[in-house]
Amino acid sequence: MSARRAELTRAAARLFAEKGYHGTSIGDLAEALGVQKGSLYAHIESKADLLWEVAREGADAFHAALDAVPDEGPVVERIRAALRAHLRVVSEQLDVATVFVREWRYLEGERRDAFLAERRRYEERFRALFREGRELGELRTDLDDGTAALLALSAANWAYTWLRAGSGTDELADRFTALLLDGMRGYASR
Amino acid sequence: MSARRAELTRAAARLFAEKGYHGTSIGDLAEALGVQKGSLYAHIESKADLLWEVAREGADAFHAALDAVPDEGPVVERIRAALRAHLRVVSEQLDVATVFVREWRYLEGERRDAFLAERRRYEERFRALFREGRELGELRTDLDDGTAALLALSAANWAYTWLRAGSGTDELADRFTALLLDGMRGYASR
DNA sequence: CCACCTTCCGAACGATCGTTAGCCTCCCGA
DNA sequence: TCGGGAGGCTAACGATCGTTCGGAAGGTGG
Repeated sequence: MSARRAELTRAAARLFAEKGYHGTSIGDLAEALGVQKGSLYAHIESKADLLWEVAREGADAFHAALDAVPDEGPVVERIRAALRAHLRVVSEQLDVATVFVREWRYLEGERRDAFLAERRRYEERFRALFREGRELGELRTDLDDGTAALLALSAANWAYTWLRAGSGTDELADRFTALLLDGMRGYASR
Repeated sequence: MSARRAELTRAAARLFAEKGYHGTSIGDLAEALGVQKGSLYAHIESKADLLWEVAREGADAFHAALDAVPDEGPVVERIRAALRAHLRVVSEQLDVATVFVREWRYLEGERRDAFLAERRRYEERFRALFREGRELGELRTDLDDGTAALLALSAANWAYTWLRAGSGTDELADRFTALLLDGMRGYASR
């Protein structure tokens, strides 16, 4: 892929995140590259191609981040690492993450199906951590692991709305992890 | 407001939630009412009016739900009630809630500003619960209440993506509350 | 030096967009 | 009984949409 084409994809990620897919015109993208709108078709076949590419880039980034989480060792540490990994992708590739979380639904046809499968797989990998934690007794044995994973994933998926780069992302992930593990109830009332 | 106008607002909420604001045309709305698109302008002045109305309806619903939460009594119970209230709005008015959470950002000008103020006020009311809980010692005194509120609000705000009506919404809210309060860690490893 | 490939331009395409206009019909209250 | 508002129609508006096309510049490899 040429350098120019990569520039176009980056501009698409930024504008789709900022104004939404349907709120971004081919003219907007051309203007971002300082070019006439017809010229973009030297690089793409359609606007939908760009959405597909950015969405896939997001899926790759999140899966790659999870790949770096060890699949052995204390589950509690792996959950912490998974949350760190997810939030790091959000903070370092905010535009791509935003498209991955919010704009993917404007994909159509088999691309939409393929994306949804990847997204479900990602969430399943997350969910597996909590299930394993319960089964191994590292999390409470009466844990509703589906609800637990949903809570953690909600925090992760919502992060694109407030997380900004450079503000102690790892520490924030650790604060979430600590809350999820130990709760907020006072010692006195336990 | 006439019955027909209310129908239009309902159709707008449904279509904006389903296809997005920019993905919904005036023609789509007219078709939903079984009418020519020009006829809609007997009821509205512009498409943006409909987005504004649905967004405001959402803000009203969420604030009204929080109003029913008592402002005295055990903080833990009030947090449970607030989560129940929020999820109940999501499950009973999913379309409106979706616009409130996701589509509001296509508002423009002072309407956008006014909405954002309402949204921040809502989140502040939520946040206050956790702060009070810490101050009164009902939650742990070393609690990072900002992060705690963020975690709870993330779960609440993300709910529109998966919550569907009629499946024990209150019980789900209670499971979230229990997890947030007591955490997931095993008794053995505590 | 020539052939080719990439990249862009300028102009135009048909389609669709949100909105306006003039006119008609029906119903309800005075 | 009559006036008027509510609600709908058809037709059209200018704007903007995504996309196509023929051609031209510029650099690169043979």
